[in-house]
Amino acid sequence: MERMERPVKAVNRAVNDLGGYIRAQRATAQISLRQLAKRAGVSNPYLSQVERGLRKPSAEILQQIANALRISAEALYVRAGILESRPGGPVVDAILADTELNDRQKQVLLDVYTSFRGENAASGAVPVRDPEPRDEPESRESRDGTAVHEAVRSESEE
Amino acid sequence: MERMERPVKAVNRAVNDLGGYIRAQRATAQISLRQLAKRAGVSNPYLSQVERGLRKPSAEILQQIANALRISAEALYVRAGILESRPGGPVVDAILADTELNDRQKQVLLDVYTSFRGENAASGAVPVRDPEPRDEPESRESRDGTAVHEAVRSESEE
DNA sequence: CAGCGTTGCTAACTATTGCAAGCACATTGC
DNA sequence: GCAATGTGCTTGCAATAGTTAGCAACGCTG
Repeated sequence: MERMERPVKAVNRAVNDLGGYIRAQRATAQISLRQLAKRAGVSNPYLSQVERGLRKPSAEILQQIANALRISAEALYVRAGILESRPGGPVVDAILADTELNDRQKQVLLDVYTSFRGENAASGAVPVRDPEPRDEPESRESRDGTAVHEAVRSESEE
Repeated sequence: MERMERPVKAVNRAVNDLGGYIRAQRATAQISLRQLAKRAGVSNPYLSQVERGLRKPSAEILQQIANALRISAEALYVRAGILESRPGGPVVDAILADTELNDRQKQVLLDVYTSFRGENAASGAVPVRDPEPRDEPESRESRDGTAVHEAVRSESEE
């Protein structure tokens, strides 16, 4: 049933592989393309095209797909090129942008954060992963986090 | 030159008024619709339609407009319904999602962050705002923050 | 085996985005 | 006054997103 795919639109086959990512998440969830399409409220042929990189879905469609897959829409946005991660990382940026903190507090938080990060790098220890509040298996979540970081680096190089 | 606008698509006239926001930002920047369109790399009739809520621009167009206005694309995404703010806030979410921190470190950071926020709330002091790295006047930035929160609530009710 | 259901995909179609050509009006300088 | 230029908008159209109808292949069951 699996057909050989021709090389179509190499751009969509780059590191930032939205379609491949959606397909992988769907496989992990062990649901068919039609089931996902139904849950997401999109047509199954269209989802097929998206997965194969033949179409570029809107943010609205990405949101629907993300919801159906129980993953963050941001993960899809980043791969679709709608969102970029920031060079300082999400935590640094969020702290700097918080209008309810003064400069001193921001600096303290950043220092603590940086020392924690340095602590982990020095020990080489794999941090204990906490279960995410979402109803997702841990394996899927950690893959998501890792993939986001990889996508960030490849985009910075562009 | 200002013509009376008919009530068009009341949905686009809601709290989440993307077009009105773009027009306001443009007015603040004191540039004409054509100048902004040129800077953004979009057609001026289309920008006109976007401002009047007649069209729903893609994320790509929003990004171009944001860049031309020297504002964050996220600000436009939120108003376009592409992004939502999170209930825990960006800092809490970023910390929880950081795969390079272990549970203990996350908890410590969250405790510090929470105590800082409580500290400010108890004293009622207006935290000293650090100048945003962007070239935006403070008045505009605070207005943006307020509007984001309002937009979130209206979307939750849907 | 035949029948049925599921699967992912093709092709034609509809809906919408975004653009080009052009309009009416306002402003500026001679 | 006039011509030149600037302004925001209208209209028609091309391109693309997204859907519908249907196909071929596969797996399961009696």
